[in-house]
Amino acid sequence: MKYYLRAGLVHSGERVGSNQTAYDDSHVQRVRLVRALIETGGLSIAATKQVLSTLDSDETSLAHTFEAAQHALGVGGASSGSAEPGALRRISELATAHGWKTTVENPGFDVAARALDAFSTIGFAPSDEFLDAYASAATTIARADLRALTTRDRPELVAELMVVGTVLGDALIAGLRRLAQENETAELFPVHTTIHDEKDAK
Amino acid sequence: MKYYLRAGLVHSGERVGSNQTAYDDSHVQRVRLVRALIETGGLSIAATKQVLSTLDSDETSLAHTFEAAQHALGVGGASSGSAEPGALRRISELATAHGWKTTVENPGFDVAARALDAFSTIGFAPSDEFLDAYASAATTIARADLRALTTRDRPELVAELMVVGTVLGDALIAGLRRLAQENETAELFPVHTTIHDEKDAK
DNA sequence: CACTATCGATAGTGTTACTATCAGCAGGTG
DNA sequence: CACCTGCTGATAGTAACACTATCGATAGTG
Repeated sequence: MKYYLRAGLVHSGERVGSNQTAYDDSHVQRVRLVRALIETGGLSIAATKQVLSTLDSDETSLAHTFEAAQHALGVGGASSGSAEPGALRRISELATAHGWKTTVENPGFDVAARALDAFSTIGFAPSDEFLDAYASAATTIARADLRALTTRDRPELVAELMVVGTVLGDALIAGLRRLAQENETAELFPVHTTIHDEKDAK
Repeated sequence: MKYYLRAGLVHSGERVGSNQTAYDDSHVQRVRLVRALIETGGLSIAATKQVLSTLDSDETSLAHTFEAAQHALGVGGASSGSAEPGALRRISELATAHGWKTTVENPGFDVAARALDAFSTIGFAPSDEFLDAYASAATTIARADLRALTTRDRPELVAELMVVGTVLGDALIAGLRRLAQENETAELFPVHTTIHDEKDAK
């Protein structure tokens, strides 16, 4: 907690005397936000600081906050360098095919292209149908994200939800994908290890 | 490289003399796989080792490999402990509503429930529509995943693709989601910061 | 006027992912 | 056949990250 204060993730409270500092609800809320980003979103302290700085800025335009938040998040996960041009182009074409209006600075390009690169290096070339399905899913999710944002009850917290939603939504879809995968697997390959109790205990 | 050997991520090559070791294509492939998991997937060494051990096991059933891979991956991102029972129940209901046949051991439950928890702690209660959209998207993705798996040209590499696909697919959907978000934002809030060049340089 | 409690600041700790260094030895070179 | 190169496995060291513990100063409490 004092660590977060020091790191600049939480604004310092109001001094009450030279050794007392007052904290209010905004501090509690902020710490919760920080912990959500770090623990569930898996962000580093540095990335969290970046993200929060956009929240704290007076620029409240939705588009601008989105852009800043994505930049702060984008580079976080991967290492250094950029994705291959070929992969980037393929993602670009995919975006165009889905009618997405995007800017080249969007770190999503790099994140997606890196993933594509990684698929290639291990010898799997994703088909167009595969990528299309992913892109359709992304559209569905993004629409839900924006709907959640615009129907927010407390307008002053929209920026906060946007930032957190970007991070936590990744975790949410990852979890749900795991569940859906299990279901699809079960549907394609009806259980054949159910009756035999090969492993009785572990 | 020697580090990965030491860590047990790569099988040691055939000794040729007491100071020479021969490596072949399988080693190259393995290293590529390891780097894809670590760099793009963001896995830790320990998690990667877990994942690879399932690949190396002789159990080749699709369902079993999926389960093992998901377990190895599931706990990786988040910290310790479990999600709140309420959030877990909500995810459970969501899965039921979407007709998913799943097992409670699926770490996806915990991952999704944690994300839900995090949304709650920052004061945002996801609506049913929001979760439904995410679940639908998850279904779309999972179907594409399984299709890619079953139409694989080299059957002996299905397990590998499954494991890597679980990890890299997360990154792919995260990137595409960012792109789709930007597009949705642009559609909802047509540009109004284009003409004014408020910030000429930085 | 001792005691306690909190403050900001600094130093230390444990983990993770590498990187550098080291001795040992087979094979080629002069 | 001494010598050097280059590779081996093994160990020690490093750098970043996220905390955690401790410290002296100080201010309110009994």
